[in-house]
Amino acid sequence: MTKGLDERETLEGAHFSGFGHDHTRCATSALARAEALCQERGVRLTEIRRRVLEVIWSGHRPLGAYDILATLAQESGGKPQPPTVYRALEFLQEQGLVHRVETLNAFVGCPLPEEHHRGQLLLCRACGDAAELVEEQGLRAMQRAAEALGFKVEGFTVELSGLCPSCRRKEGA
Amino acid sequence: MTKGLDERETLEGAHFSGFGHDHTRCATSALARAEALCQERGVRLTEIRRRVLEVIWSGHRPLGAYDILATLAQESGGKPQPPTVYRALEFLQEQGLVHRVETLNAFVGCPLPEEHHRGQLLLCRACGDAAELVEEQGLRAMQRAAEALGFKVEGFTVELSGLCPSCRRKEGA
DNA sequence: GTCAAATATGCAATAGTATAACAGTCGATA
DNA sequence: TATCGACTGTTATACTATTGCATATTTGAC
Repeated sequence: MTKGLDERETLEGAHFSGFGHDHTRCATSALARAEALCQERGVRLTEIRRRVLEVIWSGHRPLGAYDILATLAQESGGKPQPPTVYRALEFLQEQGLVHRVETLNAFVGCPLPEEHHRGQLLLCRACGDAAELVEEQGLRAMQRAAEALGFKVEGFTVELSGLCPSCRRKEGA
Repeated sequence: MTKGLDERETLEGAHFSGFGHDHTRCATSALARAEALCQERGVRLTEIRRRVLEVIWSGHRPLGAYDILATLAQESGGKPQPPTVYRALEFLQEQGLVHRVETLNAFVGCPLPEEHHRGQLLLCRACGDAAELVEEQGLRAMQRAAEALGFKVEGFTVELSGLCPSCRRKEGA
């Protein structure tokens, strides 16, 4: 539970890879937590799934399936085909370990896989990095409005594009 | 201005094509308003752009670019190629006459092109119909939360999936 | 341990979505 | 009517994702 809180701080604060961000530590932590989570749930984080997740966590920038494929092809070990990567991504999404970014046809690691959440993605148009926001009030307001029209809400996709803190500084915006 | 209000009612009430919905009238109105709007703005709603918009307004279900293409190919008149359709869609989006549905790779008519708005799409997973919701409070809440992290919000993509009123009834949900 | 069932991966082909590049045409305006 | 800019046609290709089937690996029951 304290872990959840720690992660939430990461999520809200240092998540855009900026000055204070030790990404090696960040990625290592994400991988370790994925291992633990899969263990806990009795699902298998196989070699290929782990490799895909590692590539995704090489940064905070959403990667396309074929970017991932290309990276894996350079590594030693098998050179997987598209279906293999898509199947791995499907598994990782089911486990909440990665999110699909609809506006980019790309995939990004989820920093908070331990908790089910309905997150919003913040996408920097300058550097391409993504961060995740959890803001329930706004979602609830929209859900209420939709239900008031008789629509039963089952899932949310919320993506905000703009400028991350460091790119904002660079652009003087 | 009264027109804006009328449309807002359409938007919020009868927009999912249900019992009380006269779609012929709905589509005709959308086309007429598109004509007027383009006239007003001094941009050209050319033949092909109008045909694409007509196809889109044949219903409230988002259509893929290639669905549109196939429909146009059956009509008399030229049989356009993909770039032609995509260019028409680009124009229609710029004018706010259609929205792209990111989660479906598809396009749907905007019922309220006269006003700039940051809308949310409601997508029925059963019948495929889409409706539009304008709920500013929730958006503002999310924007505030994002800006509090130093992120400058420039654009929103919000899509809610679920069941429209009539499909909800059918499923007993 | 061994076998059957379930799960996961490899592989080839193909479907679906979108854009680049360049040529030609049309329309408004001087 | 000459010209410039906007629009469309056409070909080719890039990018994204899935289907179907064969093979391999793991799991659990016996």
